Amino acid sequence: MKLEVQIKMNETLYLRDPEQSELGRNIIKHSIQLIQKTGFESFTFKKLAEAIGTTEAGIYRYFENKHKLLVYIISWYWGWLEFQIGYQTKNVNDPITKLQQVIKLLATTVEDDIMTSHVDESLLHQIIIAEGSKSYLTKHVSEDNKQQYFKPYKDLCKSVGDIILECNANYPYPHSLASTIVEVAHLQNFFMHNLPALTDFDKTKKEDQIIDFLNHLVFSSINK
Amino acid sequence: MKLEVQIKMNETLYLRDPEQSELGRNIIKHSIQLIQKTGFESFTFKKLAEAIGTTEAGIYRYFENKHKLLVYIISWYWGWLEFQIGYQTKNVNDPITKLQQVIKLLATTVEDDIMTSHVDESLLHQIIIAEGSKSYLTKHVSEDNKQQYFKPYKDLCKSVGDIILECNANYPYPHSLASTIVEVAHLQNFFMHNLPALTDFDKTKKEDQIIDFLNHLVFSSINK
DNA sequence: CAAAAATAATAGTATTACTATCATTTATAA
DNA sequence: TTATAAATGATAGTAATACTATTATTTTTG
Repeated sequence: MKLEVQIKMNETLYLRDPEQSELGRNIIKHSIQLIQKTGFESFTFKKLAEAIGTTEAGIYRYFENKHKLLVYIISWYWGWLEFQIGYQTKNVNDPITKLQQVIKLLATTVEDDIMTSHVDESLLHQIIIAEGSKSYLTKHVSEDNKQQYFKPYKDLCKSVGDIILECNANYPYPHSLASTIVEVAHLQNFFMHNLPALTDFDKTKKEDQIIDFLNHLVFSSINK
Repeated sequence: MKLEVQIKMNETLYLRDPEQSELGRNIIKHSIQLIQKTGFESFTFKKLAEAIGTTEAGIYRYFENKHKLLVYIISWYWGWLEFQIGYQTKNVNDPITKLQQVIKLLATTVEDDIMTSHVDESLLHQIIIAEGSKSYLTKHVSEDNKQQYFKPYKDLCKSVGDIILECNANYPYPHSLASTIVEVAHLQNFFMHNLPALTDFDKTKKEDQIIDFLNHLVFSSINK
């Protein structure tokens, strides 16, 4: 028997559930490939339809527009990552070790998870780095937020914030520090590869340096 | 006599220098208003032309496309901010006080600077918060970087990094901490106003809390 | 097997992101 | 002061994007 992990998604993000059909799963699979390859700005439903071998109208039956599709795959990632964090730290009792694990998971290049056959998490991780903030940097962020589009992201930050409080119940900025860790992990990765003057890292040594930086930042701050 | 501050801009960003004509200055002025009001995605040269009372083709004589115009006004802001920082900290010798001043300038709502009559810095500050990262989160970031489009931003981060090293010459991540301060100042501002679950701040108390958070983060890290 | 649901094929529209042309106004230099 | 160049305005046009609508065909399911 083949196990498949299913991430429960917000139903207002789609018109028809893409997990429930071959075409739907193809939309997810190929949109991840296309967005990663060409960037979100030049990604269109027409190109996606061509890549799948269907028509533009076919895509529109699943997603209202490309922004909702982006929010969908990004939310999916946050849901998956929270599951990963829970799974990989389930026997860790020491909150400091747990927080270090979380930082490592956030900052490390993800490997494709075989439990999710139509999603390539390593491509998705690159989308998070380069396009993640575009999901909320819009004029309609408040309406999107009311529709709970960012719940998986907020839940993840909440979990990280809770671990921070386990480390030091008196730390005054657990939510801000949590969102800072998540964002900075990806931002420094982007800078390291594309605008290296903005980091102290050498891309040949990969993500270890980002992890060291984040650990230094977080733990000096928590243990002050 | 009326003094005007001029920010020297990268000449490859424009086709015709917008500082040198009434129409050019109008393009800058109204694009700042329009982008702030409607967001970068729905901003078009047609709408801009209508706002100014000129034609689309008129705008295209100054800027190749809307992305270069965005990069232009954002670079302008970083250049202006670096000037502000230099000016406001010129007699401050203590690097710790200097760094606190810089954090305050980064995190505080900017007031319109009367030295620059066609630019409203307070609107521009809001554009930096909501659209700033879109200037580099593109597939052509490396070519843009080669053209020096991000020099003002990198220069600013370099200045901040230098002050960090003045505080502690042995701090191992001056560049990363500098870019983190700049980005987090704006990100936490955006979250505070739009996704408050991601912060510990209350928007009625305004930016003071962001300043406190950043000071706590930065100085515990530097003085570890 | 019939009805319903999903998909494919095709067409069409408004808007966006440009480029091109030519007439008119404005600045500048001889 | 005039000629001449430069900048602007007015208009038109194109390819691509972001959709919506219609109808035919295939697939699912009760």
